[in-house]
Amino acid sequence: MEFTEAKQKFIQSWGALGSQWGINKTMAQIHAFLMISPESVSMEEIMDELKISRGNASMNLRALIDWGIVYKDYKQGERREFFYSEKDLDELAVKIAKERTKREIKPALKILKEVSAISAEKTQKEIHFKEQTCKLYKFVSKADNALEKITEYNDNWLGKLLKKLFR
Amino acid sequence: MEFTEAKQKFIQSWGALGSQWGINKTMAQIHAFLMISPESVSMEEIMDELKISRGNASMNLRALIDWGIVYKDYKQGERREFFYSEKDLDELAVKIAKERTKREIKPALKILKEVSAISAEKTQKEIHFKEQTCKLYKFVSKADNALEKITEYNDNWLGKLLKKLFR
DNA sequence: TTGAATTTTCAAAAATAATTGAAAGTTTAA
DNA sequence: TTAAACTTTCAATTATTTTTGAAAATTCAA
Repeated sequence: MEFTEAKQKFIQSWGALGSQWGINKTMAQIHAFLMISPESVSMEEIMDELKISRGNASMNLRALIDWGIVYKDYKQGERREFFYSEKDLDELAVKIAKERTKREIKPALKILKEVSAISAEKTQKEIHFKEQTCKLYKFVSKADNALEKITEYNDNWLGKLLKKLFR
Repeated sequence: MEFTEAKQKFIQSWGALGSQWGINKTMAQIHAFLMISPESVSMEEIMDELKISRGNASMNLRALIDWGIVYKDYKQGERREFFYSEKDLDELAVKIAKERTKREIKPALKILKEVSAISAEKTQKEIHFKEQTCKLYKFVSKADNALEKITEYNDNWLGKLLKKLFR
């Protein structure tokens, strides 16, 4: 395979993968493009490369910045903004994990805490509901703790995790 | 909060959560409903509870069965099929992890292996592309291994993981 | 200040995904 | 067999999400 083809394939596949993960395709593609760009790139260049509109580029770049995985770069004597991505994969994964925790796990815990608090006196259905939601609450809390602990390692967390797992 | 309200809230929230995860809302809601049902339930009952069509119920139940987290139950003297969910959370998480690995991580690894194999001789761009995709390949492989190791524990993997993390 | 360069916003359009419902298919009791 | 009970399929519809593009906003050099 030759460079241009490989680049296309990488960007397209990353976009498709993103969709499966509930991340919009363009956002994932922009991220993929920035990941393989050695220099920071202008919005214009992103629009050209991915054949997307200015509005689309602007909105998805902002989303990536909100996630904390893309940064703005101001170049000497250039009015335009340039963008570059977090390239350290440990750091990238930690940021994504933290953001997803904030957006998904914490709200889920809140709901589970609320609904599992009902007083289940009467029916089998009520008792089972309380049981299951309590279990879920405990399970998700544990998972949340585990994630927090892992991302605390910060430097080379995946390597450290593997070591722990294999001994 | 009272039972019916809590039940609604749980099912609705689980559905919304599912959407964020690239899982269709109805599929997540059916799963939520089955999780809190002490007995296996008929398609009819699911349609009633969630106010969805027969086709929708049928298709999403099949998807849940394909994921290996919902089972069919054949009751003595009943022609209809009944459904129940995997209620053991360790088991549930392992099945989801394995399925997502198969559907997402493995294909990603395949792509990364392919595109990182280009011979990057000339430009800075090519060299950086190869570097980044190789790093990604290694990283995702490691993560895949870690997941596999963890899910191998099978019984109480989350508890075991936490112990390892905290010592 | 002004105005050209650049980015952001957002209503409308386009694309994608989910849902319905009725017809076709399957199963089983009689 | 038959036919009633039940499930699946899928084309058409509906809902949701994404994308566009032009107007509004912002920034900054002159």
